[in-house]
Amino acid sequence: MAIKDSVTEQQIKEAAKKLFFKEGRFKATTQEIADAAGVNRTLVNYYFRSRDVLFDEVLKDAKAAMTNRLKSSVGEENIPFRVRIERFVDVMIENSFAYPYIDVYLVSRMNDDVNHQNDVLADIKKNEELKHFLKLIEDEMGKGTIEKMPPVQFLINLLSLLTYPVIIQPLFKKVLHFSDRQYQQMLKDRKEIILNLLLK
Amino acid sequence: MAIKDSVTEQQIKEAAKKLFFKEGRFKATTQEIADAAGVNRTLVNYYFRSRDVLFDEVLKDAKAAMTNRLKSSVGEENIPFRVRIERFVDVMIENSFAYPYIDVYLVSRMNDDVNHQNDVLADIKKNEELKHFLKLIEDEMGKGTIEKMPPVQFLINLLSLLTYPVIIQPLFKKVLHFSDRQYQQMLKDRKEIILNLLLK
DNA sequence: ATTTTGTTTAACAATTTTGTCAAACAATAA
DNA sequence: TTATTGTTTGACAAAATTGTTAAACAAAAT
Repeated sequence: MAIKDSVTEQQIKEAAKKLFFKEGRFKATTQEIADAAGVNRTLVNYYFRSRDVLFDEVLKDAKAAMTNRLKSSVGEENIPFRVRIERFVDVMIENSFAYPYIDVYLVSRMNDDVNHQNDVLADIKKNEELKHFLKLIEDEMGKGTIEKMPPVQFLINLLSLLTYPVIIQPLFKKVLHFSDRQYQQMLKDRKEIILNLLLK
Repeated sequence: MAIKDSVTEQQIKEAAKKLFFKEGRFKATTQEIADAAGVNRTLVNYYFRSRDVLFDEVLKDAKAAMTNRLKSSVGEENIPFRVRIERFVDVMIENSFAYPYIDVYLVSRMNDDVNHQNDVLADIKKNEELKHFLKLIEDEMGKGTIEKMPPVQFLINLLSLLTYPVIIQPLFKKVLHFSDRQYQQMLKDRKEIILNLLLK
């Protein structure tokens, strides 16, 4: 088990995470990552054999962090559906401020190389919690609290309304002439709008 | 004025469009594009000075095609709001089957190189029609047909619900164990769901 | 003090990718 | 037929990027 996890290694990871997920610089070279981390380029190879390994480690980290945040807030068993959704929305919004480009990165990376069957998705597939969540949605439809539709569609609606505006941020900011601050405020305002739309 | 637009030039454009927007292979090299078009690689340079020029021309084409489709279906002046939205949804869904990755491509490309202020957005900004559309939305809120909120939020809701499931397709297909066919059907089913959600 | 271990650096090699150029080729016009 | 024009090709050069290696260095252990 790794005891230290050298500070340099962490610096590189952080720099990469920032470039990829926060700034959307998917083409960033090892040199750029090293510069951002303030270290010699070859250290990227020293700590992570190759550029691709760094990619995947950084992605794994971000996903793990996200999963933890979700578990600790939405994971409890006996909370009302509405509260559960509210917490989910909170975590997602919070997360998307930190790493707005993580979904785009994921999708981009999946298609990077058709042959190289990358394990970007490795653990996601065996998602027991997903099934549970879908079941909760179905139950709630039975109660009549939310519109009847295939539970998957409800989930997709929720994620769409939350994530798309974050992904498309740079585009919309220009088109709508919004400043960073204005856009962020607009995203925050969406919480109530989304809840109203889906739960009312 | 260009009379011919050589068949080879078109083949290259088509191949690039397919790779970028249909398959999401943003890293595709000139060699790969040439292979897909079935032509010699140097022809890419012959017809389009550089790779980047090809990128931007192809993007311009796709945007123009989309704009035309929208104008011809949503552009009329005196049609009921509901019909307008229905048509908009139809065009967007249709378009997203043809080029699912166009939005991701746009955003990726915007962040490709921070310095190089690319004109990917050139014409989008001066969007008179956007303002008009927002005005129509506002009027409709006055009538009480749709929920009151900042018109921009309504637009974002609409685009989110339409576009996100397309963008995230490769991810969701794996997570939900959906086949291509199943996913496409699910996307089609969304039309009614979206209209219900936003207009009811 | 000196081994040993782990970290950092610079130089290098290998690879990949792009772009240029001149020659070959084909189609059409003179 | 012979020019002329436009198209295609292969060879080459240049640039960018990645990954390896050996040597320098620093810290800790013996």
